[in-house]
Amino acid sequence: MVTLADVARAAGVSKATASRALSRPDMVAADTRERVLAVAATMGFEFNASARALTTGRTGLIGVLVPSIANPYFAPIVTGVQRALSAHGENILLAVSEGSQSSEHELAGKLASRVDGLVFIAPVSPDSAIRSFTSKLPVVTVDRTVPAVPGVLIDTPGGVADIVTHLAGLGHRAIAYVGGPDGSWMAERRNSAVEEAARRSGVDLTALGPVGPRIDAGLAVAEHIAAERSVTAVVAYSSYLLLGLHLGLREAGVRVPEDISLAASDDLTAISADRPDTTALRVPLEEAGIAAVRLLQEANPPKRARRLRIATELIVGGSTAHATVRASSTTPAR
Amino acid sequence: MVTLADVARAAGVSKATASRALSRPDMVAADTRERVLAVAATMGFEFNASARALTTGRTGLIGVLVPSIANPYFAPIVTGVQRALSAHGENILLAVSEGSQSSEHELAGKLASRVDGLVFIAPVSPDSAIRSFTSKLPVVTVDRTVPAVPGVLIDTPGGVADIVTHLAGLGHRAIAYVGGPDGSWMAERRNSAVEEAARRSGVDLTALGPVGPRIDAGLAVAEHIAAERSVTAVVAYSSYLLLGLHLGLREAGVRVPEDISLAASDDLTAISADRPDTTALRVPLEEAGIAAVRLLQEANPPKRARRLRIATELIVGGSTAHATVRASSTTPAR
DNA sequence: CCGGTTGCTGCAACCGGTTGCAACCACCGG
DNA sequence: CCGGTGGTTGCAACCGGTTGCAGCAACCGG
Repeated sequence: MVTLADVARAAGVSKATASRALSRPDMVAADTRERVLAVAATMGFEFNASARALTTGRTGLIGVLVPSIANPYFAPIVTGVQRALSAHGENILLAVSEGSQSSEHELAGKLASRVDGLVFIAPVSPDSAIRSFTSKLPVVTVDRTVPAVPGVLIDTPGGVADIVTHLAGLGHRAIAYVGGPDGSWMAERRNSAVEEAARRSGVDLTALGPVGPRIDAGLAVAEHIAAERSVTAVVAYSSYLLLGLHLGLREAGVRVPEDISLAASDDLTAISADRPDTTALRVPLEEAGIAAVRLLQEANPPKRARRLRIATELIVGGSTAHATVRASSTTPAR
Repeated sequence: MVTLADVARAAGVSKATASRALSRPDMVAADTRERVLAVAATMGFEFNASARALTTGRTGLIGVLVPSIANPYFAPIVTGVQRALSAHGENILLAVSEGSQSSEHELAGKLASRVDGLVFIAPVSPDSAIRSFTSKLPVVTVDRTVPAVPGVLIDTPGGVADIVTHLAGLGHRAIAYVGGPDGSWMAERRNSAVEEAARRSGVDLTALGPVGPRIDAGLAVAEHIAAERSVTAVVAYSSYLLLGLHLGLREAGVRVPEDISLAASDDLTAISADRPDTTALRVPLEEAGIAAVRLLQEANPPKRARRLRIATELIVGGSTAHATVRASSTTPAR
């Protein structure tokens, strides 16, 4: 392992000059700089990150705390963070909480001592726990608001309200919302947004679930919906759920969109599907990750906590159509 | 920020003793140790990771290099790595290469200087590039074999061969394999495994694709297959693809499994689906991640490169059945 | 010709831990 | 009573960089 001292010696300068030639090029004479750089290159010198971090106090690492990484909603956010960071030569220190409050707090504590900033994605910890880190280092939340902490909000509540409004506009008067299980902050916001929008549009809302974000859950719920003859439109809170509903309704002989309109309050491209031609949201998850990094940088030095709202966009596809009286139950296709 | 020196002073011992009390408890008298620990706890002392790394040379970080994290195949592997590491109090330094050779190499280089080990997941770099890191630190590959480098192999080639054999056993004589696009090491192995198994079982193989792991790709291919009357079974290389095929065949009025048997050479639980009741593989991705960590630890100090083979398991579901002559084309359901 | 800038470089301290070595103190057996 | 032994502790060097400050030479205007 070649150190700065080695380079300095080989270049005939002091450690200090070598350091400056590499880190503060403008503080050193041009010819000296050239010489040091050349020597460093031929010797294959690389900075020792630990040593550097020790003196500067900056590690070049950002901690990312996420409930799960095998989740088509969170993964793109992390990707966005990574992309924004790599532009600055920084890296992600990843921790997965598995949705547990205690491990979230514990992991955050461990990370806090070795990173320059912390990104909490959809944290489940109480406000106080999250705020407790802000005195140690810059913190930003994603998909959650904590007083006095900067945060990125992905406006899925607004998006799901758009969907309800869209369906109401197509004449649907009884729609079902299949909601998610997580007692998370964001899930609650979405639920109330749906209720609010339904009330405002004067449509009848049947809340189903909660169920997991699983295809099989969709299959199960589909049977239920097929039997519930008054409902003419269904909104699923997640992509996988939607796929299950899609398959399940089809198996039950219910046609989409002729008999029932189907929409997802989620981004289908996250599950690699541009064209099951379904009405859904465009949710710029990667941009949310990028925005989180931007807020983090702004928060250093600390200033007033900023909020960034990421808007979703309603993509109307062929799975929603004008409401009709549902045809009498056909024979299941299978 | 409270340092070791602070603790030592408050406890009335030297830095050395304080250090030992915390890191090498057996080297210090019981009562001294108690005192130091108590003081450290009340003062809220935490080790400075950088300082520690500087002297010990170990950072407690493992670099994980992955083509993409928003991918139901890779994500669980990373989760496995994380789980195995957290048992040892280590963390993941994550880097996403986006499948590019150059950025893979570059990222690996950056990571190499700050981690204790490197996990290459499905690397696309040439053997030599990967091996070049082994002199600097322990390296392990997943889903790829590089001479003299320890690796974890997930035996999806064996699994897809099992599927072909299974179909042959059901009397299928003409099956289609819809293969993936990536010119990756593992994709090639799978392709040849399919061909080999088909030849051995004496079935006629139609290779379709390559297509992306996307639902819409499945929809497109489904039309093609619906028209190809001789084929009685289809194997999809990825879960999303399978879902697309499933939806697409159904839309084309082809019944599964009465008209066509359908199977995935992938793990459907990775996409949150236990029960589209489809014949597929159980692929223990998380275990692969855990195994990677084990190999990494074994590789320190360096010894003979070990290989771990992770077996897949064929899960026969209701989507495959005995081959029949396909019914004449029914009217598409939609 | 002189004092004052300006620009570049080196000395040495410092970041916060770890660890080899020596000092010290019982306490032991001879 | 003495040298030896084992268990504890402290001193100080060290890991590999960064940086405040001082030294030094060249160059400036007066």
